[in-house]
Amino acid sequence: MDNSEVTIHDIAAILNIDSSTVSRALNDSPRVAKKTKAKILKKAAELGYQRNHLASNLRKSKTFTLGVIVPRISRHFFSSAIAGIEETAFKAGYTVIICQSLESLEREQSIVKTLLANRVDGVLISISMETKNYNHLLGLKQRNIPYVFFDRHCNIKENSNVVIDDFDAAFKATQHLIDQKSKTIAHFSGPQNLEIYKNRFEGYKNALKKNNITFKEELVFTSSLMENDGVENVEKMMNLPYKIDGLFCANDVVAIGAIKYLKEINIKIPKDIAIVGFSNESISSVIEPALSTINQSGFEIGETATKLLLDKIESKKNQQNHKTIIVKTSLIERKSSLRKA
Amino acid sequence: MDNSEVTIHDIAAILNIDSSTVSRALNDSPRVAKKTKAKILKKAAELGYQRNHLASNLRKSKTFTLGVIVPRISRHFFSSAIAGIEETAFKAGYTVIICQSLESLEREQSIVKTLLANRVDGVLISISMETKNYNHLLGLKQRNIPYVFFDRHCNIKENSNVVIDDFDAAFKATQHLIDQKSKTIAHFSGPQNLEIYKNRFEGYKNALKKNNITFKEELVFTSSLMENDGVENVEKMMNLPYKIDGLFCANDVVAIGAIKYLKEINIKIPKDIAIVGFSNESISSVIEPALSTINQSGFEIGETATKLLLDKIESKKNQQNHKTIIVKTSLIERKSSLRKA
DNA sequence: TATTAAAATACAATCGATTGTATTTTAATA
DNA sequence: TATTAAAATACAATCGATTGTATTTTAATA
Repeated sequence: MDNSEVTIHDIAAILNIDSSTVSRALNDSPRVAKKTKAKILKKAAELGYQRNHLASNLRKSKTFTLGVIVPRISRHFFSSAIAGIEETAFKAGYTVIICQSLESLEREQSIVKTLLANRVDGVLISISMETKNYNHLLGLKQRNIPYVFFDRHCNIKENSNVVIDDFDAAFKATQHLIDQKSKTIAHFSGPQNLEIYKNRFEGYKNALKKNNITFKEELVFTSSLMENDGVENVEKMMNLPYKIDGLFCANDVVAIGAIKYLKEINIKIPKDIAIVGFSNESISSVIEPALSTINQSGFEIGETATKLLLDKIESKKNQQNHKTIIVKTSLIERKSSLRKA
Repeated sequence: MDNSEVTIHDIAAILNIDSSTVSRALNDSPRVAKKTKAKILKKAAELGYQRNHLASNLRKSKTFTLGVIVPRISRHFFSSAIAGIEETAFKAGYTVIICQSLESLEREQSIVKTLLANRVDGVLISISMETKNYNHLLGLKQRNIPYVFFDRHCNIKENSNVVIDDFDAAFKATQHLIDQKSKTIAHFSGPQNLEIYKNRFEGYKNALKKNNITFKEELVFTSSLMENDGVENVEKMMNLPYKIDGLFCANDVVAIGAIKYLKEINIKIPKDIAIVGFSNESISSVIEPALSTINQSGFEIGETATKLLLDKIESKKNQQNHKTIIVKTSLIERKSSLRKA
């Protein structure tokens, strides 16, 4: 079996036609007569021609590659987002380079450099918990490489973002706790350099306000939101001179840690403390009691962010079209917060 | 700011040297004098030169792209494997195209075609539950594109695989149940076209045999191993005229389904039935009682499979070097199976 | 039928790096 | 110093597709 691939030159030679015409025909250019086009397409199919993307991309000086930076692939939310990104990119003829920052700013910086060296056509990024300045992203701006934030965005103006309405979701979660007769509601928050955690915090505060519940600074515990932080937060929380009967957590993982520890020290959920998490990780439906949480579709966010990025790449003219798209969320009510019936 | 990239020709022009010499210097060829090499490297660094991979790859007629086919990205095991694959590939200068078969043979077939069209240099594959024939992989063989199976391999001779010792792991799991005083042990198995499930089944049978426990066909329930299958299997199982006191599941998901249902119908775990799962998904440590399971490092498997594939790609000479690498597993003993103390 | 415009096709350069071969330079030897 | 071999460098073609410009063919009009 001959290993050499079919090129436009092979087709051109067989049909006694110039390769430029073959190229134009395969790209459906109006400059080629319909008859010729048909002849070329038929022969191409017959020979099993497949465009060599390397050559094509070299000529067009595009790589058709997107860079993706996420904190951690194995988080359910991010793996779903990646599924959405991959699928959308692939359909549009793009390949994706996936990188994990592992929540480290240093790694994130070096990843950006590598992506630049790989001349990606665009970047999708969900920033790490450590990321407090954005100088490492200036390289992208200078080289005019479009990028879109998804989920964990940042507060630079004139950026494109695909996010959920964290404020609204947190408001809904807190309101739900209040509806379930919680009077004193604590909040486990994340790093305040991340907009998402700030907004969730604000949503929580606002829901309290709307319901005439006094906000108390002492009821807010900020951490990296790992499982163990849940345990530590609960320890501190139980030492406060309040009878806490509601808890809104900025993610599911910290909520799981809290639930496990609360059960150990014999606090009843939701009777004593009703709990709502955030993200709908798969563990949330397994823990007992099942964790009420905010459902955010990683797939949809990844898909939307990729479409937005491809838009920016393919219409480089109006580079100024910054846009923020908000993907809907919903509250999933499970046993951890349902007191009625 | 000038957007045009630095090429070897720019360096060549500045130094009044031919571009071929620059190319050889940058590739550390012995044909270039040390002094010249130093001069070129210095200037390249100064100008911020970065090789254009498209051009380089076109000339070498390699894409430096690997195709990866997994059943589902969002499964914890596979997202870990992908993390290992990405990292290893990236270090070696390769990009990865990730595709999900979603357990469908049809999708798997079409993915293989697309990967061929993208001229990947190699393929990593973990086959779908539906995959019973391997004709779609012949295209790879014909075009001499190396591929490596990982985790879910198949029984074609002369393939390269990176797998765990399913037989041994299943044996350990079953032996553990026996050690915990289980006398009548059921098994929830997966599609028998997949070697991994066959081998887990065999390991189970063998452990029974070694312990002089009669194997009973009726105690084996084969399904797609989804959560709901766990429920259905348990229903059937409870109707049998045996007092089942042990259960070995071929994956964690089906085990979780079983546990949830058993709790509903008031069977005590592990007192009445001790349970061991397989894969150590993150949900396993969250369910109550926590699920004993076999730990298999997705990351390590992905990493090993990628190294093996890169070996094959880079030494195309001896294409016949088929190899099977076995990655170690361990039994994690949790509450779902521990009866003593 | 001759002329002209429009449509179709061919020519040739190009994207940036690589590599076999030819030529020049340097070092070694007579 | 002249000769020769070895080392270093230059030349030129190539990977496969794209694209601006030039040329040829076809169709439309006088």
